[in-house]
Amino acid sequence: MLRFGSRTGYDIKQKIEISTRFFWGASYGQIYPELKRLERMGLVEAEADPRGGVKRTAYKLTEAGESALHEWLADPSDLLFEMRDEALLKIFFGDLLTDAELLANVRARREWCDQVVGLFHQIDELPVRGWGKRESPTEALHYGIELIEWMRAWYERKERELKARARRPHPGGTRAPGRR
Amino acid sequence: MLRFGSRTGYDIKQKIEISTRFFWGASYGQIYPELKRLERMGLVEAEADPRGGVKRTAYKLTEAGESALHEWLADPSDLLFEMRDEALLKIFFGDLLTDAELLANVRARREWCDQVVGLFHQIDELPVRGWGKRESPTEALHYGIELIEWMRAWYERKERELKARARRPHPGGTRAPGRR
DNA sequence: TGGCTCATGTAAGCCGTTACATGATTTT
DNA sequence: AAAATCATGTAACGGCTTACATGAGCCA
Repeated sequence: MLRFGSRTGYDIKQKIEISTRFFWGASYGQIYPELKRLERMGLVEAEADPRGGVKRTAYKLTEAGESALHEWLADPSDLLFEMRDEALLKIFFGDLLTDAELLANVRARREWCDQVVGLFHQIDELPVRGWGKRESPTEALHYGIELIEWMRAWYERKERELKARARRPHPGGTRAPGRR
Repeated sequence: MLRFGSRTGYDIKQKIEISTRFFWGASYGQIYPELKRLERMGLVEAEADPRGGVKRTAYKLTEAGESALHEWLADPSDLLFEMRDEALLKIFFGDLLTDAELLANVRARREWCDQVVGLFHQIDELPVRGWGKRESPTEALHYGIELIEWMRAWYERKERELKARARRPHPGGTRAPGRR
């Protein structure tokens, strides 16, 4: 983020919130200590940059920081991928629910998708996002939009199936609540 | 997992590995202490169930455990969704890479998708997965297959774009490594 | 006999969040 | 005058992984 024009810890956080947050988040409790750690490692330089009476610290990458960043970026091995999806987990155990209960979960996730897609489109239309002419952040954003739209479609189809089943119920279609 | 027929901590772990692992994993270091905690809370019952000379503990849900499970499953509020995707993160910062470096990341993720889809299909074809006639685990699996196939298609398209750009390079298409 | 699977567990540590604390500057 | 934003930081805690330790039973 420093390389993309951020200067302070606060600034980094704001940028994350409108960009990588969806697939790589960070909190102040992580950012500020990490900046100090990077400084100790000689990868960033801190400069006092008071704003009026408020002390403020502006950071920038050192030569060593640039190299370390590039080395990491250019390494295609062991690209971490992690996911925790509670809606999917509840679908996995869906046989223990009635159709109505399952539908509530499916609908909730579909509505969440609507909100997220809306948010992403808003971000996409922000006149200035702070990366200048760079293309790659926009591509990542579009990946996000398309992914959530895919998810939304999946959940919407599921919603329709469950509603259809509710209108013409069949044996075993609705189960008793979680008792054996 | 206990409700779906698992009995021991070990068994739970095996089931997770062929099912929820992709969107909700767990390690032994989490499972065994958690089983003890649930026992203290009265949500599961432990029974000594030695296998030959090996001591083994079989667990099952109590009435209170059944209720707690159902209560959690039927609650559609605050469905957690989290993701960490390092490939996407590197694409986000892709403007700092040459096309060749970026391509290596894209290809690596696409190949990872191939492997995961392959694994999921193998799981899908396992004669017995241990849930009897339950439908919901299979649906979650198919969600996973379709999601990864979507991802794969996205990365493949990106791969083709980068290769095409390499064959007829244009100004600005390839940048110098991470120096300002 | 050796290797794999079944089986249980703990300790150390990492990564990260939440909540709290503080206060100036800018906007309404 | 109040509210929002800019700005920095810490402490406590939660959740989870990795590595380690142990050992019996089963199969080739």
